[in-house]
Amino acid sequence: MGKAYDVMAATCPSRTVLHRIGARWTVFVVLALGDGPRRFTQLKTRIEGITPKVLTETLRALEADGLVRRTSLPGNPPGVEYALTDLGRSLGGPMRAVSEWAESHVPEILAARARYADAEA
Amino acid sequence: MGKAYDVMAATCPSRTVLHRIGARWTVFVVLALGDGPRRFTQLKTRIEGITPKVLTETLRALEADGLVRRTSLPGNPPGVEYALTDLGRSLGGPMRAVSEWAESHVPEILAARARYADAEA
DNA sequence: CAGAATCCCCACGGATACTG
DNA sequence: CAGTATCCGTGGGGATTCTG
Repeated sequence: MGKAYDVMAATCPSRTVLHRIGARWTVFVVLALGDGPRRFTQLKTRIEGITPKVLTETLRALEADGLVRRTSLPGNPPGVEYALTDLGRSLGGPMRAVSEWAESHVPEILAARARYADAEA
Repeated sequence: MGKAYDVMAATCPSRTVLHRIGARWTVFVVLALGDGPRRFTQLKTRIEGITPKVLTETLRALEADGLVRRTSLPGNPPGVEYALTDLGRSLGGPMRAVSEWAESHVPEILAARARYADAEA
């Protein structure tokens, strides 16, 4: 028996999942929450370059998909805490693998790009 | 000593690498080439829903980054073969992990989306 | 602190048709 | 077979400002 879902199939729902995972900032948020719950501002500080709007949107999307849980902390000033759900935590492995691959192959890729640019110049 | 590259840093080159990896069709091409060299049309057939233009662009980008090697096969009709380089092959693991995660968590995510849609309706 | 509200834009990708 | 050539839209993402 074949697997239930196949990303190669045009209409497979797994494609919508892949699309969410592939969204520009998803990987950063999942990684940043990997060490435990974080507040909005902590995330914003940790993930350099992200704007509040985009961070909010990414968080909402991950919450909708059941990867992140949002908790309002009572008190003043108001606090909100974001944490990975079990499902979200299970994505941590693959996400770390991808980001570590990116970090550890920068030189080769920059070199390849330079070579390619030269070759067509 | 810290690591040389850090995706959390705004200007780190690893971000451009991550960006390329995250491009919509990269994962499909890398996976489709995982079992060995393939021709253009084979890829187009395997990856359902991809258009020739987008496939070409994706292939070119991966070639520029040194992940894919393009070989013209002499003869008529003309043939072209695409294959992963060693670098590209090393990305296969992470890519497979991500796609398998997507395929194996479809039900949970669809359920979460339904719950979320309900909750705000 | 944790966003909401606006405005904006272009590059990513899609559809279709054509060709060496 | 393996692409080009056009045209086009759209929504993801950015900058900025404001607020409970």
